[in-house]
Amino acid sequence: MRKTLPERAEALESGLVDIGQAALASGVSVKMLRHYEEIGLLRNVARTAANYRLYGAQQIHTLRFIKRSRTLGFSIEEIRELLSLWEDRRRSSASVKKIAAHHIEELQTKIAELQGMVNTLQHLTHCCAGDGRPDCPILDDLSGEQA
Amino acid sequence: MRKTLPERAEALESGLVDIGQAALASGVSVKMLRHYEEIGLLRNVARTAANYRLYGAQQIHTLRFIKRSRTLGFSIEEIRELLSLWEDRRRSSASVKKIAAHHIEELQTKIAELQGMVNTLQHLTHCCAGDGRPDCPILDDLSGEQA
DNA sequence: GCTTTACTCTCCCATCATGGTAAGGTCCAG
DNA sequence: CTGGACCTTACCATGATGGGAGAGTAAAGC
Repeated sequence: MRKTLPERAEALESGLVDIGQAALASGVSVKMLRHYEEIGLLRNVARTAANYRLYGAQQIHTLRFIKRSRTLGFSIEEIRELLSLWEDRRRSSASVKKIAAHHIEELQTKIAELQGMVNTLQHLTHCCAGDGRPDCPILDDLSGEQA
Repeated sequence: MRKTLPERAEALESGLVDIGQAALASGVSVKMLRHYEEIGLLRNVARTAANYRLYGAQQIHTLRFIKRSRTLGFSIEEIRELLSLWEDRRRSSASVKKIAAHHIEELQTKIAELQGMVNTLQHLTHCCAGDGRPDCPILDDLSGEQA
């Protein structure tokens, strides 16, 4: 156990936490923390003398923003735009809304595509006896036979 | 123009076509034709003396099966199973139906996930003025502020 | 016959977001 | 001082697909 209370308290006092604590606090994995830094999504990550990463409160906040955005399905590039708008006090809400609206459209397109697959498959499975015999409308459809 | 009619007719007589023709006939790209062969999804691809691939009518049929399966969202591994069932005259339709039913479940899970994102985003964009002002409920949500 | 064009071959790299592993360094409790 | 939990970088893998380079081949037109 390395998580001694005094040590953690000291870290909190200085306002900086290591990558493991940042992962816990943000819900982003350690692996992804390094990745986001590498691709420039999270900048100005401090280092200890031993080259350990150190994260401040604002960076944890940014990481939660990223995490929440990923949960809503935004791509990294979209998040990059959202972050720069978030940091820009002179932004217009219209520009944010535009990104969100576009994302909604993409999601709905994807949903329609998947739903089309489901509809076809449900029809086919409905027609399939699902017993021990080999006759199968599903395979007939896949093989292009007009059953 | 290389597609001379006599030449194509000759190819059809021999029952073998080159990779470009196979791609056209199956709807699978040339790139994917090579890939499917490499991963063992399509076997016994013949070659000319000059090492060109040659596809027979049965292989084109198999490729259409694969194409159709991909269109319905089956993974390569699922298609591998479907193909072996297709080729097995002693199969039970139940085993095919099982694969399809499982796939439907996965699709529906994915749809529910995406629909959840859409619902949240639609609520947020509905609350967002989308004008020139910086105030934005979308960013407020992403940054974890309880607006 | 030679040139041009269209096709084919293999091999390697990129996507997207994420995880795994290996080999080594650091920090702290016991 | 040792053990173990943690950190570092570097590389590889996923799944299905596409892109491109460099070289060879087939056929049409001159």
